[in-house]
Amino acid sequence: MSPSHIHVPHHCRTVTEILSRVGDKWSVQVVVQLGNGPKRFNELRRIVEGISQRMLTLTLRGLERDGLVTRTVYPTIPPRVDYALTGLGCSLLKTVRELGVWAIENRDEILEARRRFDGANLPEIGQDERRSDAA
Amino acid sequence: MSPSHIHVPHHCRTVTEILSRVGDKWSVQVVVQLGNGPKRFNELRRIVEGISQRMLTLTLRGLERDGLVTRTVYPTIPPRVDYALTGLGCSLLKTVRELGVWAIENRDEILEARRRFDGANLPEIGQDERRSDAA
DNA sequence: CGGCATCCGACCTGATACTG
DNA sequence: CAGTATCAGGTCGGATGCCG
Repeated sequence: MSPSHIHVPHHCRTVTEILSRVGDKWSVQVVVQLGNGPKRFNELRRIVEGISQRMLTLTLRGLERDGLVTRTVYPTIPPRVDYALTGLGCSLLKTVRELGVWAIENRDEILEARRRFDGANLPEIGQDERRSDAA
Repeated sequence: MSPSHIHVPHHCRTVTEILSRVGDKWSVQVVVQLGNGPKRFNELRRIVEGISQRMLTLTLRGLERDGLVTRTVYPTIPPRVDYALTGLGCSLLKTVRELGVWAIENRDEILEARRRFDGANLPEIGQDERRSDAA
């Protein structure tokens, strides 16, 4: 097996593709929640809260498509649909958590770097150009 | 440090924010390339190739802002600017590589899941509204 | 309750042209 | 070489309304 430090263009696309899913605004949050056990649609909607019905649907579809999540329909009335992580989803969750730990551990350093950068580069611009800052 | 399996809303935002950067189409690729050593602007442009000049600029700015990359200007003629990973950038690279490994290892499973899903859900598209929508 | 379709605005991106 | 400014197009995401 090839070591991870050599650059393989073929793999590059694969990785980028997966990273897109991970970087997706909601996918990871949903996966994390499902890590605590299966959830129903509106249950997820409440927990993630901030996600719209549309986005939750699309996100779940995407995750299901990639084999990360299973969708179980109970043809009752009212209908009930459970979503749960697959083995693949679980393994992704584990890996992503590493990244989460990294993020939390380095949060302060990043925030400080940001403050420093903003202060040094745009000290006299009244307009706010921040894109990724949470309000 | 709190275990990663308890959900802390505060951390949630932090993680999401970082994940956005990681999921960013170019950030990771640039970081990976810089992992092989400092690079000049157009050097990066050539290696990543596919990235536009604008996006490379924006990506590098973002990475610099987050303290992941350093930018060194040599006031020569013609100008020369080197970009390099910081310690923070290196540690991120290490963590992201884990994800890369995961992606490569599970690529086949994901692709197959996708094929299965697509085959099961959209077996007969294409004959819908063939009204030559060449707007 | 769970889900899809539509509309529509905000944002992201790439191409182009210009500067130091 | 490195970078900024501008503009047009595409995508993303939310709000709304309807269906099973």
